[in-house]
Amino acid sequence: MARWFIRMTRCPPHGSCPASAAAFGADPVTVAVFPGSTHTVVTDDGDAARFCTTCAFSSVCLAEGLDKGALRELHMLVEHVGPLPAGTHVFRTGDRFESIAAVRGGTVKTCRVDREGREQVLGFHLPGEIIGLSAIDGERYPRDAVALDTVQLCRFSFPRIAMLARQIPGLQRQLFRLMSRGIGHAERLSGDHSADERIAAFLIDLSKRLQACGFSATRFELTMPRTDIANYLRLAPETVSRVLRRFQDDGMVHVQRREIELVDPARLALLAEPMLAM
Amino acid sequence: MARWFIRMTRCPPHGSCPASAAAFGADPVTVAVFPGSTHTVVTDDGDAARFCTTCAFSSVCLAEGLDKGALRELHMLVEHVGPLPAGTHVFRTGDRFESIAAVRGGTVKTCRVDREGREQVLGFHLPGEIIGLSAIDGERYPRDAVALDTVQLCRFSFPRIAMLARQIPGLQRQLFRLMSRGIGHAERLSGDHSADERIAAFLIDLSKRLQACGFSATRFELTMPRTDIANYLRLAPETVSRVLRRFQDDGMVHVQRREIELVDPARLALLAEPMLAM
DNA sequence: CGCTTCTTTGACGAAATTCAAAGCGTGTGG
DNA sequence: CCACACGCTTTGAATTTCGTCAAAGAAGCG
Repeated sequence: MARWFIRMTRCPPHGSCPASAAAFGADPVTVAVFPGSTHTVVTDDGDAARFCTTCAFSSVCLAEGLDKGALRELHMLVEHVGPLPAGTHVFRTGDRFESIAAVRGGTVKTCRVDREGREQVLGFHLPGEIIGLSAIDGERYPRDAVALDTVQLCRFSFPRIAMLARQIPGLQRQLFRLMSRGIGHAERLSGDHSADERIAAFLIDLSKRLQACGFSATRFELTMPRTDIANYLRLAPETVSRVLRRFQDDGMVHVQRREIELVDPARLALLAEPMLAM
Repeated sequence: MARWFIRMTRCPPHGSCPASAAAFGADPVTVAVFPGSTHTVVTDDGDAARFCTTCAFSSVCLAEGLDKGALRELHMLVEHVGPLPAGTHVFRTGDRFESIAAVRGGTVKTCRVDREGREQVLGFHLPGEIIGLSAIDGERYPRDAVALDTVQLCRFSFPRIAMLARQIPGLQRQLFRLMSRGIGHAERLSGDHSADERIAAFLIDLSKRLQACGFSATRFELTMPRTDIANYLRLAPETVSRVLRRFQDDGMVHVQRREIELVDPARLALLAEPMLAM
């Protein structure tokens, strides 16, 4: 079969990312990126316009007719971070909170680990989405953020963007909106729904978000392992496998390892409806 | 037995609340309070100082040394609403979003109803806590807010408080914090935890929050029916009954209908730990 | 090519839901 | 003041869904 699946990152596989090897030493998995001084800040931005139109801050960053000085300040604020290879920690639970970031490319997983070592996946963040908002209440990040594949970020100092938000009403509104949205998203997951509903909702939600940042809505690659999907949906990995299998037998999807095609998105959406409508 | 249980509201039972009967006509359950013109604004505030010290905005409202003009404006912004009798809708899903509010007295339940009519309880809000934050993203409230007992509110126009937040950095920070906290709270509920853990966590959390607003941490009255507790925790009402029964047999709590005493809070907290620690 | 990691599949078991019904309190009306 | 009805809560028994355990299969990587 030809490789017609579209990767969820615009960056080539991380082996070929020039900065990764140099920046993250022998054990890239353990390198913290945000607060430390070891991160890579890339000033060159070959695809800024195209990325920025899909970013959560696009309405602000690209706004015309606003106070030019403030707008320039916002652009000065952005630090381009990455590419970060898969497995890199963007930040860790307990790290001092300083910045939020927009995902520019790749997928970031946020999760918590309790003291018994059990991991709890809280979200997957695609290009254009913001990470770090839940850290604002408290001095430190309340969870881990890990790159699932090769990731690029736009980092914003939070104190500085908050100060700027006092000058740019649109920016303040956007920050409020993003956080408000975060509450809604977390609540959705907390509903009591069947495994079928959860998995259908996961696929439909992913599909919509991928479409929103310019990828195919029906054919994509899952950048996360089954264990992470299962953990995020509060199911066993085996259950995810079995349900996907059944969805395929019923002609709704076509799955092969991490490559997935939504064959009958309408029927999937119908299944997902009780979860997504809420 | 003497009535040693402390009610969760400072307001007398709603039959004796002077404004309720007049303001909410024959069927108080269906009266929307927020956007309409039928609400009761009480200018008299016999216990302002005592309430305000426990409110989520206390650090802002009571702040000294801030810009006096802005502070006065914030106080001008507050509208006292209520008392609202049990069952009153504070706002409804789809109502135009205009205001957030701090609960002054009583308990407010927030919930959603899907198109099949199934209700999903999303939270219980005690005195000092803020409702309406999840409505900021979108023009309309995404859910219902219902008074569980006699409720009094401090209402703030959101556009105006957001504007004020641009002048009072502490207010903006507080708003950011509250919303950030909301994300964390919703995520806690989404973890996969046993019925025992959920119920223990619910009791401990309630106990802490009641203590935070000046009530007893070990003896209180549940202002919501079992069905609401169960729904909130994503359990069947029967499961809640059974687990509470078992907790009582194990000597951790003493339950009688809606009156509850935490006999062994330490052991309860231990049970709740996996849920609350995250 | 052989290792590791991830995924899939089957059999079994446990936790919680569902269904059914009885108990308890409160408020209403006689 | 008592009887009754309604809603909420509790209890028991059967059922179901999903998780756990065990092991085999597939893909990627050195």
